[in-house]
Amino acid sequence: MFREAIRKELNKIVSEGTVFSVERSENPEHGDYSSNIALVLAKKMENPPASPDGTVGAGGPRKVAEDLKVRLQNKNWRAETAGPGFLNFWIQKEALLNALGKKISFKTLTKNINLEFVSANPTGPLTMANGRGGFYGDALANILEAVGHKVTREYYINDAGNQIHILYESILAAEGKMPDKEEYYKGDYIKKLKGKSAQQAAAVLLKEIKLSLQKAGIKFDVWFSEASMRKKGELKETLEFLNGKKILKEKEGALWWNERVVVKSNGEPTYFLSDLAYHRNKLVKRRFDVVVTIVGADHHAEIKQVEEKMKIFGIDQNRLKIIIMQLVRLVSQGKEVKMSKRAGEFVILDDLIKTVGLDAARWFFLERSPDTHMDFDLDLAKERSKKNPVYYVQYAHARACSILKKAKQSRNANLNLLAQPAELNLIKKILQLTEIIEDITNDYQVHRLPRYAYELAKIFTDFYEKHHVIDPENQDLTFARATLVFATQKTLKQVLGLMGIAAPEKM
RNA sequence: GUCCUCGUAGCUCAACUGGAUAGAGCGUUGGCCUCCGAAGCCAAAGGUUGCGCGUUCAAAUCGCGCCGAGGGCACCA
Repeated sequence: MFREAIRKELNKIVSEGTVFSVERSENPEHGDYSSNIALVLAKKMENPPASPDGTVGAGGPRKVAEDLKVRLQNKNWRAETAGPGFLNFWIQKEALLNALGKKISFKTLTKNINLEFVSANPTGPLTMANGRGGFYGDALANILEAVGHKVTREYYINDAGNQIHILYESILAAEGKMPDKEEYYKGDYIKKLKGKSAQQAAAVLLKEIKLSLQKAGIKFDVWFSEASMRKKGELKETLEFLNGKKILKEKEGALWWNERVVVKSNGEPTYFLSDLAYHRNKLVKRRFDVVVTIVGADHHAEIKQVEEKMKIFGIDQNRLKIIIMQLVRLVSQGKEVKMSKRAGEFVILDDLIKTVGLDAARWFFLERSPDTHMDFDLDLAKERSKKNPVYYVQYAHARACSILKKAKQSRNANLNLLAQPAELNLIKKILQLTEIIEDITNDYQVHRLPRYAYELAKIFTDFYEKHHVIDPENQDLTFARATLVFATQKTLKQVLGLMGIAAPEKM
Protein backbone atom coordinates (compact mmCIF):
# COMPACT_ATOMS: atom_id res chain seq x y z
CA MET A 1 0.00 0.00 0.00
CA PHE A 2 2.85 2.40 0.82
CA ARG A 3 4.67 1.30 -2.31
CA GLU A 4 1.67 2.39 -4.33
CA ALA A 5 1.50 5.72 -2.53
CA ILE A 6 5.19 6.44 -3.13
CA ARG A 7 4.88 5.51 -6.78
CA LYS A 8 1.97 7.88 -7.11
CA GLU A 9 3.99 10.75 -5.71
CA LEU A 10 6.93 10.00 -7.96
CA ASN A 11 4.69 9.80 -11.00
CA LYS A 12 3.77 13.44 -10.43
CA ILE A 13 7.41 14.36 -10.97
CA VAL A 14 8.30 12.44 -14.10
CA SER A 15 6.92 12.69 -17.60
CA GLU A 16 4.54 10.08 -18.97
CA GLY A 17 6.01 6.69 -19.63
CA THR A 18 9.19 7.11 -17.62
CA VAL A 19 10.20 3.76 -16.22
CA PHE A 20 11.52 3.76 -12.68
CA SER A 21 11.41 1.38 -9.76
CA VAL A 22 9.93 1.50 -6.29
CA GLU A 23 10.81 -1.55 -4.33
CA ARG A 24 10.98 -2.88 -0.83
CA SER A 25 14.50 -2.54 0.48
CA GLU A 26 16.32 -5.73 1.30
CA ASN A 27 18.62 -3.95 3.68
CA PRO A 28 16.97 -2.07 6.57
CA GLU A 29 19.67 0.58 6.27
CA HIS A 30 18.12 1.45 2.94
CA GLY A 31 14.78 2.24 4.50
CA ASP A 32 11.50 0.48 3.86
CA TYR A 33 11.30 1.31 0.18
CA SER A 34 13.76 2.61 -2.34
CA SER A 35 13.60 4.10 -5.79
CA ASN A 36 16.06 4.57 -8.61
CA ILE A 37 14.13 7.54 -9.97
CA ALA A 38 17.02 9.98 -9.63
CA LEU A 39 19.32 7.66 -11.56
CA VAL A 40 16.75 7.44 -14.32
CA LEU A 41 16.20 11.18 -14.48
CA ALA A 42 19.90 11.99 -14.39
CA LYS A 43 20.40 9.72 -17.33
CA LYS A 44 17.62 11.45 -19.24
CA MET A 45 19.40 14.73 -18.64
CA GLU A 46 22.46 13.13 -20.18
CA ASN A 47 24.37 13.63 -17.04
CA PRO A 48 25.38 10.22 -15.78
CA PRO A 49 27.46 9.85 -12.66
CA ALA A 50 31.16 10.05 -13.20
CA SER A 51 31.90 7.55 -10.50
CA PRO A 52 30.03 4.52 -9.21
CA ASP A 53 29.11 6.16 -5.93
CA GLY A 54 27.70 9.18 -7.71
CA THR A 55 29.68 11.68 -5.70
CA VAL A 56 31.82 12.97 -8.52
CA GLY A 57 30.32 15.05 -11.27
CA ALA A 58 28.18 18.06 -10.48
CA GLY A 59 24.53 17.69 -11.34
CA GLY A 60 24.77 13.90 -11.28
CA PRO A 61 22.08 11.63 -9.93
CA ARG A 62 23.15 12.38 -6.41
CA LYS A 63 22.29 16.02 -6.96
CA VAL A 64 18.98 15.12 -8.60
CA ALA A 65 18.17 12.89 -5.65
CA GLU A 66 18.98 15.67 -3.19
CA ASP A 67 16.58 18.00 -4.98
CA LEU A 68 13.83 15.41 -5.10
CA LYS A 69 14.28 14.46 -1.49
CA VAL A 70 13.20 17.91 -0.35
CA ARG A 71 10.05 17.82 -2.47
CA LEU A 72 9.10 14.34 -1.37
CA GLN A 73 8.95 14.71 2.39
CA ASN A 74 5.57 13.71 3.63
CA LYS A 75 3.72 12.98 6.84
CA ASN A 76 3.67 9.28 5.94
CA TRP A 77 7.37 8.87 5.27
CA ARG A 78 10.83 10.38 5.44
CA ALA A 79 13.05 10.39 2.35
CA GLU A 80 16.83 10.18 2.24
CA THR A 81 19.40 9.91 -0.50
CA ALA A 82 22.01 7.19 -0.59
CA GLY A 83 24.55 5.40 -2.74
CA PRO A 84 24.91 6.42 -6.37
CA GLY A 85 21.60 8.28 -6.27
CA PHE A 86 18.91 6.17 -4.67
CA LEU A 87 16.03 7.66 -2.79
CA ASN A 88 15.15 5.67 0.30
CA PHE A 89 11.90 5.97 2.19
CA TRP A 90 11.19 5.28 5.83
CA ILE A 91 7.54 4.83 6.68
CA GLN A 92 6.53 6.81 9.77
CA LYS A 93 5.32 4.94 12.79
CA GLU A 94 2.03 6.86 12.90
CA ALA A 95 1.28 5.85 9.31
CA LEU A 96 1.93 2.20 10.11
CA LEU A 97 -0.28 2.19 13.19
CA ASN A 98 -2.99 3.99 11.33
CA ALA A 99 -2.91 1.38 8.55
CA LEU A 100 -2.95 -1.49 11.02
CA GLY A 101 -6.06 -0.08 12.63
CA LYS A 102 -7.91 -0.06 9.33
CA LYS A 103 -9.35 -3.02 7.53
CA ILE A 104 -6.91 -4.25 4.90
CA SER A 105 -8.37 -4.69 1.47
CA PHE A 106 -7.06 -5.42 -1.98
CA LYS A 107 -7.41 -3.25 -5.01
CA THR A 108 -10.49 -4.59 -6.75
CA LEU A 109 -10.24 -6.08 -10.22
CA THR A 110 -13.16 -7.57 -12.07
CA LYS A 111 -12.09 -9.43 -15.16
CA ASN A 112 -13.66 -12.60 -16.40
CA ILE A 113 -10.80 -15.08 -16.46
CA ASN A 114 -10.59 -18.63 -17.75
CA LEU A 115 -7.88 -20.69 -16.14
CA GLU A 116 -7.12 -24.04 -17.69
CA PHE A 117 -4.83 -26.46 -15.91
CA VAL A 118 -4.01 -30.12 -15.30
CA SER A 119 -5.99 -31.37 -18.35
CA ALA A 120 -4.28 -34.76 -18.11
CA ASN A 121 -5.48 -37.30 -20.65
CA PRO A 122 -7.84 -39.89 -19.20
CA THR A 123 -5.39 -42.67 -19.95
CA GLY A 124 -4.04 -43.20 -16.46
CA PRO A 125 -3.84 -41.87 -12.91
CA LEU A 126 -2.62 -38.38 -12.10
CA THR A 127 1.09 -38.18 -11.58
CA MET A 128 3.21 -36.08 -9.31
CA ALA A 129 3.93 -33.79 -12.25
CA ASN A 130 0.20 -33.19 -12.73
CA GLY A 131 0.13 -32.24 -9.08
CA ARG A 132 2.58 -29.44 -9.69
CA GLY A 133 0.40 -27.74 -12.27
CA GLY A 134 -2.70 -28.64 -10.29
CA PHE A 135 -1.65 -27.02 -7.04
CA TYR A 136 -0.22 -24.05 -8.84
CA GLY A 137 -3.37 -23.45 -10.86
CA ASP A 138 -5.61 -23.93 -7.87
CA ALA A 139 -3.71 -21.41 -5.78
CA LEU A 140 -3.51 -18.95 -8.66
CA ALA A 141 -7.27 -19.16 -9.09
CA ASN A 142 -7.76 -18.51 -5.37
CA ILE A 143 -5.56 -15.44 -5.55
CA LEU A 144 -7.21 -14.01 -8.65
CA GLU A 145 -10.59 -14.52 -7.03
CA ALA A 146 -9.43 -12.84 -3.84
CA VAL A 147 -8.89 -9.56 -5.67
CA GLY A 148 -12.30 -9.76 -7.29
CA HIS A 149 -11.74 -11.45 -10.63
CA LYS A 150 -14.30 -13.99 -11.75
CA VAL A 151 -12.35 -17.17 -12.44
CA THR A 152 -13.54 -20.23 -14.32
CA ARG A 153 -11.35 -23.20 -13.46
CA GLU A 154 -11.33 -25.48 -16.43
CA TYR A 155 -10.10 -28.97 -17.24
CA TYR A 156 -9.77 -29.90 -20.91
CA ILE A 157 -10.62 -33.55 -21.37
CA ASN A 158 -8.85 -35.05 -24.30
CA ASP A 159 -11.40 -37.72 -24.99
CA ALA A 160 -11.55 -37.84 -28.75
CA GLY A 161 -8.12 -38.56 -30.05
CA ASN A 162 -5.84 -41.36 -30.97
CA GLN A 163 -4.61 -41.83 -27.40
CA ILE A 164 -7.98 -43.20 -26.34
CA HIS A 165 -7.62 -45.74 -29.08
CA ILE A 166 -4.16 -46.63 -27.85
CA LEU A 167 -5.60 -47.03 -24.38
CA TYR A 168 -8.13 -49.50 -25.76
CA GLU A 169 -5.48 -51.50 -27.59
CA SER A 170 -3.36 -51.48 -24.44
CA ILE A 171 -6.21 -53.17 -22.62
CA LEU A 172 -6.57 -55.75 -25.38
CA ALA A 173 -2.83 -56.39 -25.28
CA ALA A 174 -3.00 -56.89 -21.51
CA GLU A 175 -5.72 -59.44 -22.12
CA GLY A 176 -3.49 -61.18 -24.63
CA LYS A 177 -5.85 -60.45 -27.49
CA MET A 178 -3.28 -58.34 -29.30
CA PRO A 179 0.48 -58.38 -29.57
CA ASP A 180 2.14 -55.89 -27.22
CA LYS A 181 3.60 -52.70 -28.61
CA GLU A 182 5.97 -50.19 -27.19
CA GLU A 183 3.55 -47.28 -27.28
CA TYR A 184 0.96 -49.09 -25.18
CA TYR A 185 0.21 -48.12 -21.59
CA LYS A 186 1.51 -50.73 -19.20
CA GLY A 187 0.71 -49.77 -15.62
CA ASP A 188 -1.11 -52.13 -13.28
CA TYR A 189 -4.20 -50.01 -13.68
CA ILE A 190 -4.55 -51.28 -17.26
CA LYS A 191 -5.21 -54.78 -15.98
CA LYS A 192 -8.17 -53.55 -13.99
CA LEU A 193 -9.77 -52.24 -17.16
CA LYS A 194 -10.09 -55.60 -18.87
CA GLY A 195 -13.28 -56.08 -20.83
CA LYS A 196 -14.00 -52.36 -21.05
CA SER A 197 -14.56 -50.47 -24.27
CA ALA A 198 -12.43 -47.44 -25.11
CA GLN A 199 -15.10 -45.01 -23.92
CA GLN A 200 -15.82 -47.02 -20.78
CA ALA A 201 -12.15 -47.22 -19.87
CA ALA A 202 -11.67 -43.50 -20.38
CA ALA A 203 -14.75 -42.81 -18.27
CA VAL A 204 -13.44 -44.97 -15.42
CA LEU A 205 -10.06 -43.26 -15.53
CA LEU A 206 -11.60 -39.80 -15.64
CA LYS A 207 -13.66 -40.66 -12.60
CA GLU A 208 -10.50 -41.66 -10.77
CA ILE A 209 -8.78 -38.47 -11.84
CA LYS A 210 -11.68 -36.46 -10.45
CA LEU A 211 -11.45 -38.35 -7.19
CA SER A 212 -7.71 -37.72 -6.93
CA LEU A 213 -8.21 -34.03 -7.61
CA GLN A 214 -10.88 -33.87 -4.96
CA LYS A 215 -8.53 -35.48 -2.45
CA ALA A 216 -5.87 -32.98 -3.43
CA GLY A 217 -8.30 -30.13 -2.86
CA ILE A 218 -8.06 -29.00 -6.47
CA LYS A 219 -11.39 -27.67 -7.66
CA PHE A 220 -12.77 -27.27 -11.17
CA ASP A 221 -15.85 -25.48 -12.47
CA VAL A 222 -15.89 -26.71 -16.04
CA TRP A 223 -14.93 -30.09 -17.51
CA PHE A 224 -14.53 -29.28 -21.17
CA SER A 225 -14.83 -32.31 -23.42
CA GLU A 226 -13.03 -32.34 -26.71
CA ALA A 227 -15.48 -34.89 -28.06
CA SER A 228 -18.42 -32.60 -27.44
CA MET A 229 -16.61 -29.67 -29.02
CA ARG A 230 -16.19 -31.83 -32.11
CA LYS A 231 -19.82 -32.80 -32.05
CA LYS A 232 -20.83 -29.17 -32.11
CA GLY A 233 -18.80 -28.78 -35.28
CA GLU A 234 -16.33 -26.27 -33.85
CA LEU A 235 -13.39 -27.94 -35.51
CA LYS A 236 -15.11 -27.54 -38.85
CA GLU A 237 -15.92 -23.91 -38.10
CA THR A 238 -12.32 -23.21 -37.22
CA LEU A 239 -11.17 -24.96 -40.36
CA GLU A 240 -13.56 -22.96 -42.52
CA PHE A 241 -12.34 -19.77 -40.92
CA LEU A 242 -8.74 -20.65 -41.71
CA ASN A 243 -9.74 -21.62 -45.23
CA GLY A 244 -11.35 -18.23 -45.64
CA LYS A 245 -8.04 -16.65 -44.73
CA LYS A 246 -6.45 -18.67 -47.51
CA ILE A 247 -3.51 -19.84 -45.48
CA LEU A 248 -4.01 -23.60 -45.71
CA LYS A 249 -2.22 -25.58 -48.36
CA GLU A 250 -2.69 -29.12 -49.50
CA LYS A 251 0.34 -31.34 -49.74
CA GLU A 252 0.50 -35.14 -49.99
CA GLY A 253 -3.19 -35.34 -49.24
CA ALA A 254 -2.96 -33.43 -45.94
CA LEU A 255 -3.85 -29.83 -45.11
CA TRP A 256 -0.97 -27.70 -43.85
CA TRP A 257 -0.64 -24.34 -42.15
CA ASN A 258 2.96 -23.59 -42.92
CA GLU A 259 4.93 -26.40 -41.33
CA ARG A 260 2.04 -27.74 -39.26
CA VAL A 261 -0.52 -30.28 -40.35
CA VAL A 262 -4.08 -29.30 -39.58
CA VAL A 263 -5.93 -32.20 -41.21
CA LYS A 264 -4.24 -35.53 -41.80
CA SER A 265 -4.38 -37.30 -45.16
CA ASN A 266 -6.87 -39.75 -43.66
CA GLY A 267 -9.23 -36.87 -42.99
CA GLU A 268 -8.67 -36.83 -39.22
CA PRO A 269 -8.04 -33.46 -37.54
CA THR A 270 -4.74 -33.07 -35.70
CA TYR A 271 -4.35 -32.16 -32.07
CA PHE A 272 -3.12 -28.78 -33.28
CA LEU A 273 -6.46 -28.03 -34.89
CA SER A 274 -8.30 -29.08 -31.72
CA ASP A 275 -6.11 -26.75 -29.71
CA LEU A 276 -6.81 -23.85 -32.04
CA ALA A 277 -10.53 -24.56 -31.91
CA TYR A 278 -10.45 -24.86 -28.14
CA HIS A 279 -8.65 -21.55 -27.64
CA ARG A 280 -10.96 -19.95 -30.16
CA ASN A 281 -13.84 -21.30 -28.11
CA LYS A 282 -12.48 -19.67 -24.96
CA LEU A 283 -11.44 -16.36 -26.49
CA VAL A 284 -13.97 -15.80 -29.25
CA LYS A 285 -17.05 -17.87 -28.45
CA ARG A 286 -17.16 -17.60 -24.69
CA ARG A 287 -15.39 -14.25 -24.73
CA PHE A 288 -13.32 -14.47 -21.57
CA ASP A 289 -11.38 -11.27 -20.94
CA VAL A 290 -8.28 -13.26 -20.17
CA VAL A 291 -7.44 -16.88 -20.88
CA VAL A 292 -4.67 -18.50 -18.87
CA THR A 293 -3.32 -21.87 -19.94
CA ILE A 294 -0.97 -23.81 -17.69
CA VAL A 295 0.93 -26.56 -19.48
CA GLY A 296 3.85 -28.80 -18.78
CA ALA A 297 7.15 -28.12 -20.51
CA ASP A 298 6.65 -31.22 -22.64
CA HIS A 299 3.94 -29.29 -24.49
CA HIS A 300 5.60 -25.93 -24.65
CA ALA A 301 6.33 -25.99 -28.37
CA GLU A 302 2.72 -26.75 -29.29
CA ILE A 303 1.23 -24.17 -27.00
CA LYS A 304 3.67 -21.54 -28.21
CA GLN A 305 2.49 -22.29 -31.72
CA VAL A 306 -1.09 -21.85 -30.64
CA GLU A 307 -0.23 -18.58 -28.94
CA GLU A 308 1.47 -17.35 -32.08
CA LYS A 309 -1.22 -18.50 -34.49
CA MET A 310 -4.13 -17.18 -32.46
CA LYS A 311 -3.32 -13.76 -33.90
CA ILE A 312 -5.23 -14.72 -37.00
CA PHE A 313 -8.47 -14.61 -35.01
CA GLY A 314 -7.73 -10.97 -34.23
CA ILE A 315 -7.08 -11.55 -30.57
CA ASP A 316 -5.19 -9.04 -28.48
CA GLN A 317 -2.12 -10.87 -27.24
CA ASN A 318 -2.60 -9.66 -23.70
CA ARG A 319 -5.71 -11.78 -23.46
CA LEU A 320 -3.82 -15.06 -23.71
CA LYS A 321 -1.33 -15.94 -21.01
CA ILE A 322 0.64 -19.16 -21.17
CA ILE A 323 2.35 -20.53 -18.10
CA ILE A 324 4.83 -23.30 -18.73
CA MET A 325 5.56 -25.55 -15.78
CA GLN A 326 8.93 -27.23 -15.99
CA LEU A 327 8.93 -30.95 -15.54
CA VAL A 328 9.64 -32.73 -12.30
CA ARG A 329 12.48 -35.22 -12.26
CA LEU A 330 12.25 -38.09 -9.88
CA VAL A 331 15.56 -38.91 -8.28
CA SER A 332 16.32 -41.89 -6.11
CA GLN A 333 19.68 -42.70 -4.56
CA GLY A 334 21.34 -40.06 -6.64
CA LYS A 335 20.03 -41.44 -9.91
CA GLU A 336 17.21 -40.28 -12.08
CA VAL A 337 14.18 -42.53 -12.30
CA LYS A 338 12.48 -42.16 -15.65
CA MET A 339 8.81 -41.51 -15.21
CA SER A 340 6.60 -42.80 -17.94
CA LYS A 341 2.91 -43.49 -17.91
CA ARG A 342 3.39 -45.77 -20.86
CA ALA A 343 6.07 -47.84 -19.16
CA GLY A 344 3.96 -47.86 -16.03
CA GLU A 345 6.63 -46.18 -13.92
CA PHE A 346 5.64 -43.00 -12.19
CA VAL A 347 4.68 -41.59 -8.84
CA ILE A 348 0.97 -41.25 -8.47
CA LEU A 349 -0.29 -38.02 -6.92
CA ASP A 350 -2.43 -39.97 -4.45
CA ASP A 351 0.64 -41.80 -3.16
CA LEU A 352 2.62 -38.63 -2.81
CA ILE A 353 -0.12 -37.02 -0.74
CA LYS A 354 -0.49 -40.14 1.36
CA THR A 355 3.23 -40.20 2.08
CA VAL A 356 4.01 -36.60 2.87
CA GLY A 357 0.57 -35.21 3.68
CA LEU A 358 -1.53 -32.79 1.68
CA ASP A 359 -0.28 -29.60 3.32
CA ALA A 360 3.37 -30.50 2.85
CA ALA A 361 2.75 -31.63 -0.73
CA ARG A 362 1.00 -28.38 -1.63
CA TRP A 363 3.69 -26.29 -0.01
CA PHE A 364 6.43 -28.29 -1.65
CA PHE A 365 5.18 -27.48 -5.14
CA LEU A 366 3.87 -23.98 -4.54
CA GLU A 367 7.18 -22.86 -3.11
CA ARG A 368 8.97 -23.25 -6.42
CA SER A 369 8.90 -21.05 -9.46
CA PRO A 370 7.38 -22.68 -12.58
CA ASP A 371 10.76 -22.21 -14.27
CA THR A 372 12.52 -24.52 -11.86
CA HIS A 373 13.55 -27.86 -13.27
CA MET A 374 13.01 -29.56 -9.99
CA ASP A 375 14.50 -32.75 -8.65
CA PHE A 376 12.26 -34.73 -6.40
CA ASP A 377 13.55 -37.41 -4.11
CA LEU A 378 10.58 -39.21 -2.62
CA ASP A 379 12.62 -40.87 0.13
CA LEU A 380 14.05 -37.54 1.11
CA ALA A 381 10.60 -35.96 0.93
CA LYS A 382 9.30 -38.55 3.35
CA GLU A 383 12.16 -37.96 5.69
CA ARG A 384 11.84 -34.22 5.50
CA SER A 385 8.12 -33.87 5.50
CA LYS A 386 8.21 -33.29 9.24
CA LYS A 387 10.74 -30.54 8.71
CA ASN A 388 8.84 -28.89 5.92
CA PRO A 389 8.63 -25.11 6.36
CA VAL A 390 4.86 -25.40 6.08
CA TYR A 391 4.76 -26.64 9.67
CA TYR A 392 6.70 -23.64 10.80
CA VAL A 393 4.03 -21.38 9.34
CA GLN A 394 1.22 -23.49 10.75
CA TYR A 395 2.94 -23.56 14.10
CA ALA A 396 3.14 -19.78 14.16
CA HIS A 397 -0.57 -19.65 13.44
CA ALA A 398 -1.39 -22.15 16.17
CA ARG A 399 0.78 -20.23 18.59
CA ALA A 400 -0.99 -16.98 17.77
CA CYS A 401 -4.35 -18.68 18.35
CA SER A 402 -3.13 -20.01 21.64
CA ILE A 403 -2.01 -16.58 22.82
CA LEU A 404 -5.28 -15.01 21.75
CA LYS A 405 -7.19 -17.52 23.86
CA LYS A 406 -5.34 -16.33 26.93
CA ALA A 407 -4.91 -12.65 26.26
CA LYS A 408 -7.67 -10.15 26.92
CA GLN A 409 -8.54 -8.05 23.95
CA SER A 410 -10.10 -4.67 23.49
CA ARG A 411 -11.46 -2.88 20.47
CA ASN A 412 -10.11 0.40 21.74
CA ALA A 413 -6.56 -0.71 22.19
CA ASN A 414 -4.06 2.13 22.16
CA LEU A 415 -1.84 1.10 19.27
CA ASN A 416 0.58 3.93 20.01
CA LEU A 417 2.07 1.67 22.65
CA LEU A 418 3.51 -0.45 19.88
CA ALA A 419 6.92 1.08 19.41
CA GLN A 420 9.46 -1.72 19.57
CA PRO A 421 11.34 -2.57 16.36
CA ALA A 422 10.03 -6.15 16.46
CA GLU A 423 6.48 -4.84 16.66
CA LEU A 424 6.88 -2.35 13.86
CA ASN A 425 8.57 -4.93 11.66
CA LEU A 426 5.64 -7.24 12.17
CA ILE A 427 3.17 -4.51 11.24
CA LYS A 428 5.13 -3.73 8.09
CA LYS A 429 5.15 -7.36 7.10
CA ILE A 430 1.41 -7.72 7.62
CA LEU A 431 0.77 -4.65 5.48
CA GLN A 432 2.95 -6.09 2.71
CA LEU A 433 0.40 -8.73 1.85
CA THR A 434 -1.48 -6.36 -0.44
CA GLU A 435 1.71 -5.75 -2.40
CA ILE A 436 2.50 -9.44 -2.70
CA ILE A 437 -1.00 -10.19 -3.93
CA GLU A 438 -0.80 -7.31 -6.38
CA ASP A 439 2.49 -8.65 -7.74
CA ILE A 440 1.02 -12.10 -8.20
CA THR A 441 -2.05 -10.82 -10.00
CA ASN A 442 0.32 -9.09 -12.41
CA ASP A 443 2.88 -11.78 -13.09
CA TYR A 444 1.17 -14.98 -11.86
CA GLN A 445 4.24 -15.97 -9.86
CA VAL A 446 2.39 -17.87 -7.16
CA HIS A 447 5.56 -18.95 -5.37
CA ARG A 448 5.84 -15.47 -3.90
CA LEU A 449 3.04 -16.33 -1.52
CA PRO A 450 4.65 -19.21 0.41
CA ARG A 451 7.80 -17.09 0.64
CA TYR A 452 5.78 -14.31 2.16
CA ALA A 453 3.99 -16.68 4.55
CA TYR A 454 7.30 -17.97 5.81
CA GLU A 455 8.68 -14.46 6.31
CA LEU A 456 5.60 -13.40 8.18
CA ALA A 457 5.80 -16.45 10.44
CA LYS A 458 9.48 -15.76 11.03
CA ILE A 459 8.93 -12.13 11.99
CA PHE A 460 6.02 -13.06 14.22
CA THR A 461 8.21 -15.62 15.97
CA ASP A 462 10.87 -12.97 16.43
CA PHE A 463 8.32 -10.68 18.05
CA TYR A 464 7.12 -13.54 20.23
CA GLU A 465 10.62 -14.30 21.44
CA LYS A 466 11.35 -10.70 22.32
CA HIS A 467 8.13 -9.51 23.87
CA HIS A 468 5.52 -10.92 26.14
CA VAL A 469 2.01 -10.27 24.91
CA ILE A 470 0.28 -10.86 28.22
CA ASP A 471 1.45 -8.48 30.89
CA PRO A 472 -0.78 -8.50 34.00
CA GLU A 473 0.89 -5.28 35.17
CA ASN A 474 0.11 -3.43 31.98
CA GLN A 475 -3.30 -4.06 30.57
CA ASP A 476 -3.11 -1.36 27.91
CA LEU A 477 0.03 -2.84 26.43
CA THR A 478 -1.58 -6.29 26.52
CA PHE A 479 -4.52 -4.92 24.54
CA ALA A 480 -2.26 -3.32 21.96
CA ARG A 481 -0.12 -6.42 21.48
CA ALA A 482 -3.13 -8.71 21.37
CA THR A 483 -4.46 -6.58 18.51
CA LEU A 484 -1.20 -7.12 16.68
CA VAL A 485 -1.28 -10.87 17.31
CA PHE A 486 -4.85 -10.97 16.07
CA ALA A 487 -3.90 -9.18 12.85
CA THR A 488 -1.04 -11.63 12.35
CA GLN A 489 -3.24 -14.64 12.96
CA LYS A 490 -5.85 -13.39 10.48
CA THR A 491 -3.20 -12.74 7.86
CA LEU A 492 -1.56 -16.14 8.26
CA LYS A 493 -4.92 -17.82 8.03
CA GLN A 494 -5.82 -15.90 4.91
CA VAL A 495 -2.53 -16.69 3.18
CA LEU A 496 -2.64 -20.38 4.05
CA GLY A 497 -6.23 -20.44 2.84
CA LEU A 498 -5.22 -19.02 -0.54
CA MET A 499 -2.67 -21.81 -0.87
CA GLY A 500 -5.23 -24.43 0.09
CA ILE A 501 -3.30 -25.29 3.23
CA ALA A 502 -4.93 -25.82 6.62
CA ALA A 503 -4.49 -23.21 9.37
CA PRO A 504 -4.81 -25.32 12.53
CA GLU A 505 -5.50 -23.71 15.90
CA LYS A 506 -3.73 -26.57 17.63
CA MET A 507 -1.00 -28.87 16.42
C1' G B 1 21.64 -31.24 -35.81
C1' U B 2 18.01 -27.34 -34.43
C1' C B 3 14.58 -24.55 -31.13
C1' C B 4 12.73 -23.68 -25.88
C1' U B 5 13.95 -23.79 -20.60
C1' C B 6 17.42 -24.12 -16.79
C1' G B 7 22.63 -23.95 -14.36
C1' U B 8 23.24 -19.74 -7.57
C1' A B 9 26.21 -22.67 -0.43
C1' G B 10 27.32 -30.08 0.48
C1' C B 11 21.58 -30.82 -0.95
C1' U B 12 16.60 -28.43 -2.37
C1' C B 13 15.47 -23.62 -3.78
C1' A B 14 14.90 -17.57 -3.37
C1' A B 15 16.54 -12.90 -5.05
C1' C B 16 10.38 -8.08 -6.03
C1' U B 17 12.12 -8.97 -13.60
C1' G B 18 18.85 -4.27 -14.24
C1' G B 19 20.01 -1.88 -8.23
C1' A B 20 23.31 -1.01 -2.96
C1' U B 21 26.95 -6.11 1.30
C1' A B 22 23.46 -12.65 -3.45
C1' G B 23 19.38 -14.81 0.84
C1' A B 24 16.23 -19.08 3.17
C1' G B 25 15.33 -24.27 4.50
C1' C B 26 17.72 -29.02 5.11
C1' G B 27 22.47 -30.96 6.55
C1' U B 28 27.14 -29.80 9.72
C1' U B 29 29.31 -27.46 14.49
C1' G B 30 28.35 -25.05 19.29
C1' G B 31 24.86 -22.87 22.84
C1' C B 32 19.51 -22.11 24.87
C1' C B 33 13.09 -24.81 28.34
C1' U B 34 11.18 -22.25 36.54
C1' C B 35 8.98 -17.78 31.43
C1' C B 36 1.88 -16.50 26.68
C1' G B 37 3.33 -23.50 22.54
C1' A B 38 11.13 -25.80 22.12
C1' A B 39 7.26 -28.43 15.55
C1' G B 40 10.94 -23.11 18.64
C1' C B 41 15.34 -19.51 19.57
C1' C B 42 20.65 -17.69 19.25
C1' A B 43 25.48 -18.24 17.07
C1' A B 44 29.21 -20.28 13.56
C1' A B 45 31.07 -22.46 9.12
C1' G B 46 29.68 -22.73 3.99
C1' G B 47 29.76 -18.45 -2.75
C1' U B 48 34.74 -16.35 -8.49
C1' U B 49 26.03 -17.02 -9.21
C1' G B 50 28.93 -23.28 -14.95
C1' C B 51 33.12 -20.69 -18.02
C1' G B 52 34.66 -16.45 -21.23
C1' C B 53 33.92 -11.88 -23.70
C1' G B 54 30.61 -7.62 -24.14
C1' U B 55 26.50 -3.66 -22.94
C1' U B 56 25.60 -0.36 -18.47
C1' C B 57 26.71 4.51 -13.47
C1' A B 58 25.11 -0.59 -11.86
C1' A B 59 24.72 -7.74 -14.24
C1' A B 60 22.92 -13.93 -10.96
C1' U B 61 19.46 -11.02 -14.11
C1' C B 62 20.48 -8.20 -20.78
C1' G B 63 23.62 -9.77 -25.64
C1' C B 64 27.16 -13.17 -28.04
C1' G B 65 30.22 -17.73 -27.73
C1' C B 66 31.47 -22.23 -25.33
C1' C B 67 30.30 -26.37 -21.42
C1' G B 68 26.49 -29.20 -18.88
C1' A B 69 21.17 -30.81 -17.71
C1' G B 70 15.85 -31.32 -19.03
C1' G B 71 12.27 -30.90 -22.84
C1' G B 72 10.39 -30.08 -28.03
C1' C B 73 11.44 -30.93 -33.09
C1' A B 74 5.91 -37.20 -36.41
C1' C B 75 0.02 -36.96 -41.10
C1' C B 76 1.56 -39.13 -31.68
C1' A B 77 -1.42 -36.82 -28.13
